[in-house]
Amino acid sequence: MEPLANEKSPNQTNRSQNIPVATVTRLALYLRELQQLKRAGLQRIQSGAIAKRLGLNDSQVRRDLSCFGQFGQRGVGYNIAGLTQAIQSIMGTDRSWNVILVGAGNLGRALSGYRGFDQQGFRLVAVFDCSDEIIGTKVGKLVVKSLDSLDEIVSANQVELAIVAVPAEAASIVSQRLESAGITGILNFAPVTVRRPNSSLTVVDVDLAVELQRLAFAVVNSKGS
Amino acid sequence: MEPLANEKSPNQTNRSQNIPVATVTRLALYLRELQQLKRAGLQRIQSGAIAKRLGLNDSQVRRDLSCFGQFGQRGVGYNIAGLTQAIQSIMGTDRSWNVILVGAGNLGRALSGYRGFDQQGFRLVAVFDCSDEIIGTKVGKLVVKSLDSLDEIVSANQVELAIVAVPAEAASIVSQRLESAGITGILNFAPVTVRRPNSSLTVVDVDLAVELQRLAFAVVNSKGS
DNA sequence: ATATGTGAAAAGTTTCACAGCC
DNA sequence: GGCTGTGAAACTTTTCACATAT
Repeated sequence: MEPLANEKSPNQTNRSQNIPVATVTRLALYLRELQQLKRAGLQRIQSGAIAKRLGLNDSQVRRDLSCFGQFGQRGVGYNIAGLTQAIQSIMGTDRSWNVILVGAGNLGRALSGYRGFDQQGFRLVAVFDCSDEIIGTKVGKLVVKSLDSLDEIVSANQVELAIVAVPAEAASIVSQRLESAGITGILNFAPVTVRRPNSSLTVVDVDLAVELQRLAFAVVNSKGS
Repeated sequence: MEPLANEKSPNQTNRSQNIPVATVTRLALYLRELQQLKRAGLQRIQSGAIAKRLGLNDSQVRRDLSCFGQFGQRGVGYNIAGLTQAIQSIMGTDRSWNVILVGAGNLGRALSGYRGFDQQGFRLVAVFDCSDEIIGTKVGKLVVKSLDSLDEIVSANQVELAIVAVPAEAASIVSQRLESAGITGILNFAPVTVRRPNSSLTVVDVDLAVELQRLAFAVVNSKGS
């Protein structure tokens, strides 16, 4: 009366619900390490080894991974391929996503060519800007478009995600337009917190200057100790 | 026998010690909002207003700010100029920092031109790469140098911070060289966790693909609810 | 012997709620 | 009236420690 074959389909419990937010932020890091290990030809890995690579506690790795099922084998470790697949499925990156970029300035252009996005299944399908000098120029293989064509392109390509790399002043209007065009997630590089109360829009903010300041703080405060 | 004028120098207790890490990550955000408010011509602000702008709880803002002294005035709020100065002093950004960039590829070039760094007092003094095709080319006003001149330039300019935008494979060697050249802090954009145990090197990792994956997860998991 | 999965304890963080000051 | 600063409660996250499986 064994209920399930357990190598092939581990009991994938709790899908999505009750995963601590702190765990989610580490999931992508686990994935990155697993992909690297796979490339190196390994098949199994232990929680302690993952922890060491990421500077974490081994118990934390095990608890994180156990949130969405039992993927390890006691006495042995985790199967790299299986765990990779499982995490991708949890994170929603077991499929590809169409992404647009808004803001083809300095930073936007660099982001558009960033290989890491493509490697994780994010496909850039269009680039927008509001400056007449930039519209019509090329960014990689794409021609920069006016925001006028936003709605059309978003629905035609079923785009869900947008990367925003516009000046702080423009971020609020841009996010409003993105939302009404049907975008559901924004990766925001503009140095403002985009708040859209009572909206289903999800925003992840990345402020590069903030990160550098966090570094300065850490350096200043490690000096003494 | 009043000990101190208190508008000018509020009781700045606890400098650095026992500031929660969670608070530190928000400090730079408070600073960004305060600078924006100052530019808008405001002189005072309330915890509730800051909280609203950043999507936080007002009590959290007050507790964060109270970690390093009493800067508010009951019934009134916080003095924007004074609080800005105080946070900058805590974060170590009340002075300017010399920064170098390693990796003048796609992302590195964009980061070198990012205005936000300069605006917060981070001055890019040199750019390095290890590719012969890139060495000698210009990035903004700077000529890309070989890593051979790293030690010399770091000590000549008293550089403490480095921005690393090299491929994952190179990150470990680069950080090793940076450390031995005297760098004490690295802002790492390479998609690996750079671990240097028993070292005083401070590293802040920013993985752009990881951020996009976090967004995908958040979008997938907001759908249902 | 080795490594996972997990209750329970410890540590850290957020929020409440209100005294104290303007 | 308004708003800060902060004890105490509530909640979250991490770590310990060990039963359990190979």
